Amino acid sequence: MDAFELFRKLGVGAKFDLKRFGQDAARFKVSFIGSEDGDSDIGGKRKRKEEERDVRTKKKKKKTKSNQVEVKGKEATQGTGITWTSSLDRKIQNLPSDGKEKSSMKRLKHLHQEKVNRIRAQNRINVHGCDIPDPVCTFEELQSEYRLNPRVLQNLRDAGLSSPTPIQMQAMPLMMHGRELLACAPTGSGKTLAFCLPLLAQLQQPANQGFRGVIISPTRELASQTYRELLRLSEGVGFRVHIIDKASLAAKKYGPRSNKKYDILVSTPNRLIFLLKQDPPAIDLSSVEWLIVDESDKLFEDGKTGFREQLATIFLACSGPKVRRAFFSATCTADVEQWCRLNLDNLVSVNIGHRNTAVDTVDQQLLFVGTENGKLVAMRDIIKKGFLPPMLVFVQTIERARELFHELVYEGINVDVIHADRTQQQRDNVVNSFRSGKIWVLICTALLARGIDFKGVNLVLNYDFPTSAVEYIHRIGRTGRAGHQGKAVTFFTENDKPLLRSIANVIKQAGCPVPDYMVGFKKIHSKVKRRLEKKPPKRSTICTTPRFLMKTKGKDQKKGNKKYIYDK
DNA sequence: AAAAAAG
Repeated sequence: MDAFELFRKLGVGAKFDLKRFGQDAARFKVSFIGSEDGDSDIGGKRKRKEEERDVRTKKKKKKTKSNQVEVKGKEATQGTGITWTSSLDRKIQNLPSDGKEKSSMKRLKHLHQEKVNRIRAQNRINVHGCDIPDPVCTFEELQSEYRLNPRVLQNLRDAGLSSPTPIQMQAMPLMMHGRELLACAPTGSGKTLAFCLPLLAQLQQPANQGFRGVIISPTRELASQTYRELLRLSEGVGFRVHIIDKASLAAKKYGPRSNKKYDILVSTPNRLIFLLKQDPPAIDLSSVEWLIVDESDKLFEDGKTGFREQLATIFLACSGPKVRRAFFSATCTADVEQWCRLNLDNLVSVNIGHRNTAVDTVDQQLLFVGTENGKLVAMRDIIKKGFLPPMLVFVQTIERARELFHELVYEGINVDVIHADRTQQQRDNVVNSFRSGKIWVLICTALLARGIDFKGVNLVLNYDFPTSAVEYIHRIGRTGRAGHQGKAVTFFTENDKPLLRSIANVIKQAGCPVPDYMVGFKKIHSKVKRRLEKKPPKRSTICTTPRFLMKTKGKDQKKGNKKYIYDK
C-alpha cells in the first residue's frame, strides 16, 4: 500500500453532516436574502449587510464547533458516503501507538498536502476557503469516492470524455461535499460538466418529490444546450430532466396538482418567475437542493431591466432547508464576489488561471477599419479572400444585425441572423442549421455571446466593437474551445478609442501582439466605462444601397427612410 | 444595448 492509499484509508470514516448543515443554511438564508415582507432585493442596503455580517460571524464559530463532532449513523450523510479528510488530524492524535508512528503519519500527511498543492499548481487551480476537499484526477474517483452512478460514467466515456478539466477537478468534489461555491474558469473549459456531474451524483436517483436541482441560464439557447447535455449524461439512469419551453403548458405540468415526478429543471429566469407568480404558484421549488446559476455575472446584472431582481425572486422560492447554491462563469465582477462572500454559507471560491482573461487558444487581431463604412468593405474583403466557415459575426444591436444580414444575403454565401426579436422557431432553426453546417456565417447579437458551444467555429468577427472587456472575452470564447485553436478579428474605428486600451490589454495578456501605442492610452474613468456599457457609441446605418434604389414600404416611409441614410 | 413570458 503506497502512502497515498494509506492516507485515504485513514481519512475514511468522518462523515459530513449535511442535515445539520442544511438547517443552519436555512436560518442563514432567511436572515439574508429578503424577508417575509417580500423584500427581494439581493444584497440590498448597506444596513442590512451589516446585520448579515454579524450573523455570519456567529455562524462561523458554530460551524467550526460542529465540524469537530463526528456524526455517525442514519442522519450522518443521508447515504452519500462522503469522506471528510480533515478527520485525519484526529486519527493521528488518537493513535494509541508510540510517537514514532505518529510522526510518520504526520509526514504522510505533509507529503499528501504537497501532492495536492502540486496538482493544483499544475492545473492553475486557485482556491479560497476553509476545509477544501482534494481535487479529483479522474472521473472514476467520482464513482469510487462519491458514488456516481456507473452508467453516468459510461455515458461520459461514450461522449469521449476521458479526464476532468481543471475546473471539474476541483468544483466536482466541492459540490459533492455540499459546499456553496463561486467558480470562475475560462470559456470552453468544461464548466457545464463541472456542475452537471456532481448534481447527478448528489441526487443519486430519481425521486418523486419535485425538482431537486435547478439550473438558471441567461438565454434560452444556453438553457436548451445545458438541458441536452444533462439528457446525454443521465441517459439510462432515469432522472427526469425538464426545460420550460412553453410557460403556459408548464403551468399545468408542474402545478400543485401534478405528480411531482421530476428531478432537474433548466430554465431562463423569466419563465420560471412566470410560473412562480401564478396564484397559486404553478411550480414548487421548496425541494430544491441545488440551485446553480450559470453565467452568474450576467444574471447579477443590475438595473431596472436587469436580471438581478429576477434571480432574487428565484432564490427566495428555493425555500427548502437543504438548498445549496453554486455560481459559475468565465468572468466575475467584484459585485458578485462581494455578494457571495456575504450571503453564501462558508463560501469556497475557485479560480482557474487568472480571472477575467481570454483563452490563449484564440489568435486575436485588432483591425482598424477607419469608418463605419470601412467595416462593410473589410467584411466583404474577408469573404472575397475566402474564409474557413463557420464564422460568427457579432454586432451591437438587433437593428444592426438585420441591416448587416440584408447586406450580406446576396453575396452568395450561406448567411443567417439570430437575435431576440426572431421567433423561437426561427431561433431554433438557425442554431440547428449553424450546428449542422448549413449556415456558414451567422450574424448575431449578444444573445450568442455566452456559453454557447458550437463545435469548431473558425472565426469570430467582432463587426461592432464590444462594449466591455468582459463582453469581448465571452464573444471570442465561442471559438478556441476545449483546447482547440480559434481565431478572432475585431474591427475598430475612431469611435471605439475609449475602450481600445482595456481590450488591447486582454489581447496582450493572452499572448497575442498588440501595438504598443494602444496599451499606452490613458485609462478611462470607470464612470465612463459604465456609461459605455449602457450606451455604446452611436453608429450609422449599415447600408451601401443608394437611397434612390431603396424600395419603400407603405405609408410609413418617412420613418423608414430615416433608417437608410447613406453613410458617406 | 441585449436579454428575459405569452400573446
